[in-house]
Amino acid sequence: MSSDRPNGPSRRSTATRGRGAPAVSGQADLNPAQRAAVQYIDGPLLVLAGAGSGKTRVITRKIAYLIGTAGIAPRHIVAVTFTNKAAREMKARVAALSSRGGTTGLTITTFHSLGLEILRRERAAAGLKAGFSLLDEQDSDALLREILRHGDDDPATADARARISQWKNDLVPPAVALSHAADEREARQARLYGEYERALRAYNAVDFDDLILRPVELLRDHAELRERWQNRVHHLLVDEYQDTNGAQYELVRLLVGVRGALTVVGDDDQSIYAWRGARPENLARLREDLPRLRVIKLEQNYRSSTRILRAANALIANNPHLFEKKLWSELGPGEPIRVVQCRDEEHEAERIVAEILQRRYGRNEGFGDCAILYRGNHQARLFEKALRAHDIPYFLSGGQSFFARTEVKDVMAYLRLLANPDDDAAFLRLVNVPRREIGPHTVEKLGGYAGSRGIGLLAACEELGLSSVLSGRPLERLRELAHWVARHVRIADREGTVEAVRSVLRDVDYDDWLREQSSSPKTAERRAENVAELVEWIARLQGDDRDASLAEIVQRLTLQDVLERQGDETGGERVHLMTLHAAKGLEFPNVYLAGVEEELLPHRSSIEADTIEEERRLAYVGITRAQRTLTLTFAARRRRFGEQISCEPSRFLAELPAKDLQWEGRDTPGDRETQRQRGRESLAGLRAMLGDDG
DNA sequence: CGGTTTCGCTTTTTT
DNA sequence: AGCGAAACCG
Repeated sequence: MSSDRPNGPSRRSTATRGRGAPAVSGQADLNPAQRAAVQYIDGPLLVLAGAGSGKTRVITRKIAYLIGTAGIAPRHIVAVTFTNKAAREMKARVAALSSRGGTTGLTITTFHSLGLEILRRERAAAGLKAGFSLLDEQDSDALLREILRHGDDDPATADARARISQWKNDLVPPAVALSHAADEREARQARLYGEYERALRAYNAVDFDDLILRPVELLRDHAELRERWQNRVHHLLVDEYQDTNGAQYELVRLLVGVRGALTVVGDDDQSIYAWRGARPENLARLREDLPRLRVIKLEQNYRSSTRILRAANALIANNPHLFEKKLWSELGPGEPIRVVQCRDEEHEAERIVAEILQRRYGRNEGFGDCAILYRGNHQARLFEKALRAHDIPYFLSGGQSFFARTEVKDVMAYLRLLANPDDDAAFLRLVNVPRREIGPHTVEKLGGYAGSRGIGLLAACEELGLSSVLSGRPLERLRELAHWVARHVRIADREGTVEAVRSVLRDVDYDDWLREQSSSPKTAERRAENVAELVEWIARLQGDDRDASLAEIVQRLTLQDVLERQGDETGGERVHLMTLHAAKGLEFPNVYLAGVEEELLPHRSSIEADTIEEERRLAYVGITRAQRTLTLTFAARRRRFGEQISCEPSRFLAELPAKDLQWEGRDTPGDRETQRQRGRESLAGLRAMLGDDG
């Protein structure tokens, strides 16, 4: 997403983006295509927006136009993005464009948050009880493993979750999946799918995919409900439309209805999520489903120099296209694109980092103007190490999410169980965390009893009949646990979520458990910090919305509605480290694209699966992030799974225009020494500057 | 039942 | 190499 500035070259780094231009009443600062896209509100519109062509700008300006000029009430406008970050950014930019208070009621959210909102409001129709749990991917994984343990034992179901997710994204229910199964393996997966769905319902829980799937079912099957929502949405705007999957397409269609007031913005060349169900052909499908569809192309790029753009165009020309478009720019040729061969992955990291130092102290550019992009998260390690060695501040995005951490999951499980007594998945997680002397045997018995009575595990703990299968100490322990949970539910009701969490943590002495579990005091401390951070977030959420129930808070946390790491505001003067996927929508003056090798980019698995085109788009996304300089690096050898392998430069390098490339570093020792020397000098400079003598 | 060891899998990407 | 889960031992 480029900033909302008048069209033209930008010297500003991403760190200072978002300040935005002052509100403009006319549309004089838009180019003709952009203006047309903003002002066309008479029917469905598809905006094909090339990289850096100002697509977010068009959406935000259009929202302002819909409110200000077309006179549509903000509460009838819904804008949908894929990431919370994009939604946040869009909100901020719309707010900057509109007069104060003029956007009250406006909805700008993600697909998943919108789905959750619908589910919450239509809970009864969806057959969900209050406080229903939202399972993240790990939770559903654990649930599947649990089902497998009890049912048939088949390790062939390893990728069952992915398959189930696919089915859900395609709106295929278990029965249909089973009847269409191609082979026994798939049939097994389909049966597992059925059991999984039954478990979810029994647990009063939904997973991420359900946040789209279930609203679609609701809107499809209940006319009254559908009308109500269609009446609410007078104009729907969808960003990154090429990333929608089958279910999301259907959700959009159902919300828009016959009115057809829809603006979608997308770029088939930036479709990089096919692996998780995205259907770029949804762009083309719109034309069939909405005959009145108008198509507007945004082809002027305001981001990159022409060399960079030429390389991007040349690369992507090797892909088939749904829509033809050619990006152009007026920014001048700029510097050549450099291709740097490195000895190995360490050398690659060193060279890039040395160069960043050179930029910072040789040319006085900011660290924040530099980004290192790569295919897989594991590649970040080396760069982190090199950056740390030189005391360069960096910002790492992606990697293990905050909510994937054990300690955070533990606390979340407690909260889920408090909100939803049927959440057996949560119960199983915390039943012995910390140790309560309730072992697998006891849990097994409890599960059997609960199953036979058709109730949840927690409820079973309190039933008198349980004494028929359990007795003595184990029974005692289960009863204690149930009473303890009930007490905390009361605390949550009376004193709020935050107090309940604090009480839970105090009661179980969670810090002590962490100390006991962690290998070193240091990691224990880190984990305790994470827990503290979570509590802070909960406190903040409750502060924002006094009425928010425990369940709502937990749901929002699971959606990562908040948090999302230190985020943009920490940006500052830091080198940005991220995957190509995470880089989509961002821009940086200087981009280093690392590991441009066969088996890495394109990735090995994509070569095997013959999905090179998506890899090419990924490379395209990487290249088009660059504003002024672009450096592609690859290593001659690299360590994979511990063993050394030799690497070949990526085929994509051969697809770039040779005249725009400048090859470097057929590694001579002198070169290497020079780089090191430069690095040392720059490091000395940095230290002097900071007055740091450590 | 709880702690330790060993094994095996990972590294594609994530709302 | 590094991490989590099963397997094994006390």
